[in-house]
Amino acid sequence: MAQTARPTYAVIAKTAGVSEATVSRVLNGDDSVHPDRAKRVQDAVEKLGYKKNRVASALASGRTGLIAVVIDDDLSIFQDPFWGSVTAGVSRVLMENELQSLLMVSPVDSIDGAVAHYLQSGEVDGAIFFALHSDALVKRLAKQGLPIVITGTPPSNDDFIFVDTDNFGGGLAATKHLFSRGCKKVGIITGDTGLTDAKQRLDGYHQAYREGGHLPSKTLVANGDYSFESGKRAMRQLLDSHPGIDGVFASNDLMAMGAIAVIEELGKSVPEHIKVVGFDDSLIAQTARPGLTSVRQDVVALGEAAANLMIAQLAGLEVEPKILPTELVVRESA
Amino acid sequence: MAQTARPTYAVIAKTAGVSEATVSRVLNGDDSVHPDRAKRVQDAVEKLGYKKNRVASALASGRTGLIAVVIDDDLSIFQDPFWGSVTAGVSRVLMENELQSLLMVSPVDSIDGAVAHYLQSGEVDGAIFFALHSDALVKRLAKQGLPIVITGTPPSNDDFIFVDTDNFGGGLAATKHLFSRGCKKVGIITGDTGLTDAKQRLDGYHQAYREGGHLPSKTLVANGDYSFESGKRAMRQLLDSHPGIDGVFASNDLMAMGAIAVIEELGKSVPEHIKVVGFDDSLIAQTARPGLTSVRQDVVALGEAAANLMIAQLAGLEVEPKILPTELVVRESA
DNA sequence: ACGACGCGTGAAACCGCTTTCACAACAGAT
DNA sequence: ATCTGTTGTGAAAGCGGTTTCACGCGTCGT
Repeated sequence: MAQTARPTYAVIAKTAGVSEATVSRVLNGDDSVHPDRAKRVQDAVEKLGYKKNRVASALASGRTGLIAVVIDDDLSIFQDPFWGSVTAGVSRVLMENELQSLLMVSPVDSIDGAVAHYLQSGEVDGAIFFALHSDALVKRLAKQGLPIVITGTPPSNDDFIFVDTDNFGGGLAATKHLFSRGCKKVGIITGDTGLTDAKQRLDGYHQAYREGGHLPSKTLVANGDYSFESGKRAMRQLLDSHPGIDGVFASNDLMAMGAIAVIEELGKSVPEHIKVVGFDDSLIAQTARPGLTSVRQDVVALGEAAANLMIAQLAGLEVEPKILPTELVVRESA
Repeated sequence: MAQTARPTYAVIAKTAGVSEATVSRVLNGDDSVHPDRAKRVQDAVEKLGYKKNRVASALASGRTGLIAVVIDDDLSIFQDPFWGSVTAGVSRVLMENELQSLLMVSPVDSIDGAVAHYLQSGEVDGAIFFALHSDALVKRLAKQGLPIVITGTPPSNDDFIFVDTDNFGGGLAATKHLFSRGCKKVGIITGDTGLTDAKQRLDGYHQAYREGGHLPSKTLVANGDYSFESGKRAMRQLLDSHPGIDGVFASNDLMAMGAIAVIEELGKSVPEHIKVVGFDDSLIAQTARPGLTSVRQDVVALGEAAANLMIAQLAGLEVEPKILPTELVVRESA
């Protein structure tokens, strides 16, 4: 879009009476330029309202200032406010560091699909992945030298850089809390177990049982997929096999709400007959009645951490995976 | 990131035995190339695993393939799943058209802030704005020739291209529904009236009263800011001035939930004593108990429409603002 | 048979910035 | 006075595509 021809280095250089090389130095913070001439350049820039053409800059330097934020799923995932918050966290930190976020919401299944193609077209300086189902592509990109950060624990155990919530600890705390409230028979509604976080929450649940000295019946584990409907289905299933169930840990708030809906439909009440704990401490948990006891994860912080790891990598620093703590927020439901 | 040196036109041209100009033609779908030579180029591209360098391409052609998606607010806005959905809709349509979305979540207050600076750096082919509070910057960008789409009705009445939900119609339908359910004294909890959508919903509410032949008392209008807490505050205020209030239209679901919480805290019940209607038909409305009657707006469609308007503009087509219909989803709360 | 025309093609300029390299100017060491 | 070292600076060569322009050649009209 060639609006009113914007000034280029040539013009700045001429007005300031220096060479283009010097202009470049000044604009990139090279301090080897004499203060006086630097000042002249600054003035010219000011006067002409110059704005650097980032595209040209990117071509010449090889740095685009763009970080891809890839959500490995389809649109529906965005119904869950979770992703909005993470993305917002990422975006803020990146902006503060003069980087921009390129948002891509698309299954990255194919190692040769649109996303793959794009990430290899040299347009981004790095990529942050969310909700990763398979890491074949990521592995390849990493091999090609593209800085990568994964949010959530990566499926395969390669040494990727990642940030994650302490899902295991959260699951453990939630389940123990139910026990401490006097529950004897605690079930779990898992998330999509193709995702590591769901598996880890389940592990935490098992651990709580182990610490109590016994093991849960297999039928106390019902699989969901993080959706409201799946929470309902799973709860019905649990009630079928265990009419006497008195506690449920749902792997996210949405499913917890589904569970509560089913429980109340059947004339039982929460928390009197069955106590319920969710995960995420989302708006839904906060606004529900009875208030939903939930494992809080700081979602924005998760995004921010991911962005910071990316920045550190770009700066050439050694970085390590990071696990963020969770905190149980107790409300009425358990 | 200079990974394994990727092939350039020079290499393709040599392998195919043609000039770089021809390579460019083939790769950009110029059909004036003889099929045989085109084939040779295709083969070379295939064989060498060539991927066009988008940055170089952008510099030469002036088209970056990037559209800025600007949300004029801070992070907190992303707590509301609304934005995630819109963004996802935008992203999908853009991707289908070989465009990428550059996400910027930041107040655009200053006409010379970071966002402003960025949008003028030539890195984007267009910009889509959300939750716009002031359109000074937008006006300037438009003048500079940058294609713009605004989601929501723009604050000032310049002739911007925009998409919006029929907020007026939604507010009207919600309020009329409350009357038809037998409510006599219907209050409204508005959103941030600095935003046009909030104002329009209020206008719809007024219109419903007018059609009923009377006018609402001013004290039946309580201002909120779209947050849960503000919904609570506004509801308390309404109950204070009108203990006999029997219907409330909240300008979004979150505030409706806040209102319901207050109503029940005071020992009254929904919908028996007071009926409540929300707006958005978000997950919250769907999962709440009692289910929240709400004005549904197709949020993903809103994003998609915005993206489509952008694409049309880029194609040089004449485009017109677009208003999307709403639909009242009746559940238990009213 | 001759000029006008159209088509396919390559050479080369260009997009606007970054970076290497060489060199002038000056300071300090001998 | 000569040599070595800094410092600051500009010329120019890229970065990897796109696009203009001119030219060769076969076709058509008269």
